[in-house]
Amino acid sequence: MSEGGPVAQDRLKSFIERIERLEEEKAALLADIKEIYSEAKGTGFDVKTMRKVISLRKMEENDRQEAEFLLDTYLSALGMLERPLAAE
Amino acid sequence: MSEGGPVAQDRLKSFIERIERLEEEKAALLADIKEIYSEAKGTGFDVKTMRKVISLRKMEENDRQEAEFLLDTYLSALGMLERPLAAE
Amino acid sequence: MSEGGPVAQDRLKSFIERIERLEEEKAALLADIKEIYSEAKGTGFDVKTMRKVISLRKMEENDRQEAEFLLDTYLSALGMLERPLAAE
Amino acid sequence: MSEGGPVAQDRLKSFIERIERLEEEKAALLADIKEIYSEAKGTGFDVKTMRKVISLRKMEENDRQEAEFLLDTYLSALGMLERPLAAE
DNA sequence: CTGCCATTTTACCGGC
DNA sequence: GCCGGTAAAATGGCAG
Repeated sequence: MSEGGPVAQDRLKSFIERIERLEEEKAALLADIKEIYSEAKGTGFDVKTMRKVISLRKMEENDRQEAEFLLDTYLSALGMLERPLAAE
Repeated sequence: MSEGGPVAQDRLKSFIERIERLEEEKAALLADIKEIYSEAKGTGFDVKTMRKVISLRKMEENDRQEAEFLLDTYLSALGMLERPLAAE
Repeated sequence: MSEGGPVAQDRLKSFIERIERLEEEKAALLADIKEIYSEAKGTGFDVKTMRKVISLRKMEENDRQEAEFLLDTYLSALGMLERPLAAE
Repeated sequence: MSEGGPVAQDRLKSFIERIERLEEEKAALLADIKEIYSEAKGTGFDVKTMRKVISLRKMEENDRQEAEFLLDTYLSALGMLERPLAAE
């Protein structure tokens, strides 16, 4: 440990500030999203249902990716199963 | 508030103990599950893949229930949409 | 009620897509933040402590904004603010 | 390697189903616990505080068990325990 | 011991 | 204004 003081402090400060900057952007996005829901509601749409729809679409997307990943997993697992299961 | 002391204390104690009892049962179940994974592993199965499979089956089950629920939601929403959207 | 179907559907779709676009950006930000924490960790900082620091700074920021708002409220009440707060 | 397919598949299926059965029981317990918290809340107790209490009691329980174990360890080392601890 | 994953806790948001 | 439910964050545990 050639140095444990000011330099580390500066790095920490840098990390913190970078994160806080991104958190601000995130907060702005959340505000934007909220505004759109509000706008949609004003047009007569049901917010709860919209959230449900978006949630479902997201899940379907996840499932699709999951399926792809699973294929790899199975292929890999099959390779791994040939030997150990032979023990029986 | 006719009484704010011993009686409330007893009720709280009762709630806490009921919860702790259930938590114990939960811990026992977790131990059982862990044991099965361990047993499966000893037989040559890959635990990570097994978890993946179970997770996927659970998601599919969730999706199925979700789909049913969504049908209701949509039917309901359609009933709700007739009027408000007419505003346009 | 000139039309209660396709148009509403299009507007709904538009809302949904706008939200999903923002959600994607949000997810990207979350990933970025996660990466910074990871980087900081690799440099030897304790992530949990960093989160606490950021949380504290955020609370202080909120307090600061509340204090400013309160000040403005008082100044406004005294007619000492150039640009008055929005009428209640 | 008399057989590397169907048998393994059956065993896997058996493991999976046993785990899923236990997971269901676990889910039921979680629901029960949730219900008790809800009931307690309806009686005027603060759920968050209750969770803290339970958490603390659990930690104390762990400490107590550790202390007991340590005591047994010492007693065992001194040959003062009827039923010795399992050999290392 | 490190990283990943599950669980748990916290905060938010719409509804009543 | 509170409540319930839902999504995010954080913590803890577990396998590798």
